[in-house]
Amino acid sequence: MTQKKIGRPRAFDKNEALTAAMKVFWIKGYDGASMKDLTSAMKINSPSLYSVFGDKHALYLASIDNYTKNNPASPLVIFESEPNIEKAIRAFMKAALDSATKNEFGTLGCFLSSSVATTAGVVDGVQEKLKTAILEADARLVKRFEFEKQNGVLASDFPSEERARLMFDLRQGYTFRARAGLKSDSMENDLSFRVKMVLGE
Amino acid sequence: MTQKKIGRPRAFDKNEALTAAMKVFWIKGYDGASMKDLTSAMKINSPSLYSVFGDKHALYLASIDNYTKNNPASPLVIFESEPNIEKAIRAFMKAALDSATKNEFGTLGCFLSSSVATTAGVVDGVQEKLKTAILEADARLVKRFEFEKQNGVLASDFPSEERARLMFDLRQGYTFRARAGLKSDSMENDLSFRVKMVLGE
DNA sequence: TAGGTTTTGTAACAAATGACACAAAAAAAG
DNA sequence: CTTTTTTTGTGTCATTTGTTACAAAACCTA
Repeated sequence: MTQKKIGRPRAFDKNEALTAAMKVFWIKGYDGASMKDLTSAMKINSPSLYSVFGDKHALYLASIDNYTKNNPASPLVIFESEPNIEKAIRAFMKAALDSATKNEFGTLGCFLSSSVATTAGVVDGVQEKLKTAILEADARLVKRFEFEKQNGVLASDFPSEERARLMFDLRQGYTFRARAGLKSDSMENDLSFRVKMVLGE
Repeated sequence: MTQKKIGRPRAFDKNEALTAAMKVFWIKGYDGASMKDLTSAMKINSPSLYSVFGDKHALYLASIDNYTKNNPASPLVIFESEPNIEKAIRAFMKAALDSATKNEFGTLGCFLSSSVATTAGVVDGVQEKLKTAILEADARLVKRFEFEKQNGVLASDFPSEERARLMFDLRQGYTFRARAGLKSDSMENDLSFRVKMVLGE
């Protein structure tokens, strides 16, 4: 499948470099991330960056796509992989909280809402990507709720869309608090009653 | 009270200039806002900016303070000025939504969570200001809830702190959606059931 | 009026920015 | 081997960045 290409082989992994770039953007923001920051984190020189990703702007958009599409540890994926709906909701919130407060490399909060959001009205293409990311998250939550309604787990009058947006929006609160460096104690404490809230109990 | 000072009088209003600077930071972010952006929006030259505000960094911190302390249209102030608790909660959410989606100058979302948050781990002093802003918002919401409990309007077992954080966090959802340029229709629709949710009904 | 004080606008500064030209290097193909 | 193709690293480019000297201007005091 991976056909051998002629010419000098690339000395770095494209996905690794892209993830490294995303972390820099996450921590410093688009304008705060200099080319030197990016190339040193990606462990490549700028000509390699330009030949593979285009320019700084294209690299930024690719980082956003990489975050939304290729993240197996995203709260959304965890939510979808847990069969029990109540546990799934809690797992979503817990994953959102954990990933926001992890701070292994300075990546506090959420890449999209804590960093990319700033550039929404300024950097070309960002606002559209944010829109679709949010609406797709809403849709995937709704889809699961509708599934549970069909199976009789949730009541037939369960307001899927309102509750999906609720879940998503609650995550933004966690994200902002984490970015501000607040301890996760109170957020951890709120988990249980928020899960019940989403379920309408 | 306003004593006449010797020397050439200042040709601009400090607060107006500060508000203009804040809008630039709000729209473009700290690193995205150049000195040229700032001085042209503030309608002053850079030497005036430096003599009055210090430097770009100090101006940024002053902008944050100005936003948190001198904003009579903030959802928090509106919440506190409405006597009826249910109307107050709704007014808070409505004000948060309106201010986030107004977009008169490109100032979508909320200055703190849509713009300042990006710089939390990078620009000195920002994270501390965010922490205190969040905790103070929580505290002011809690204070009101406790007041209503003493008056018998809210039940004595009303969980003020959880609901305060809930209100605040719901706002972050609105903020993020608005920054992404989403229409306010669905958010407007969610208002009513979210108010009931905060009240525990 | 003359002296003192503060602000203003012009201009300039060094440093950092994003981007790229170019030749050497490393592989496959003939 | 030679040729062809692609990537790598060094070095450099024109702009833009944040910041500041400096002298003229505008006010108060005496």
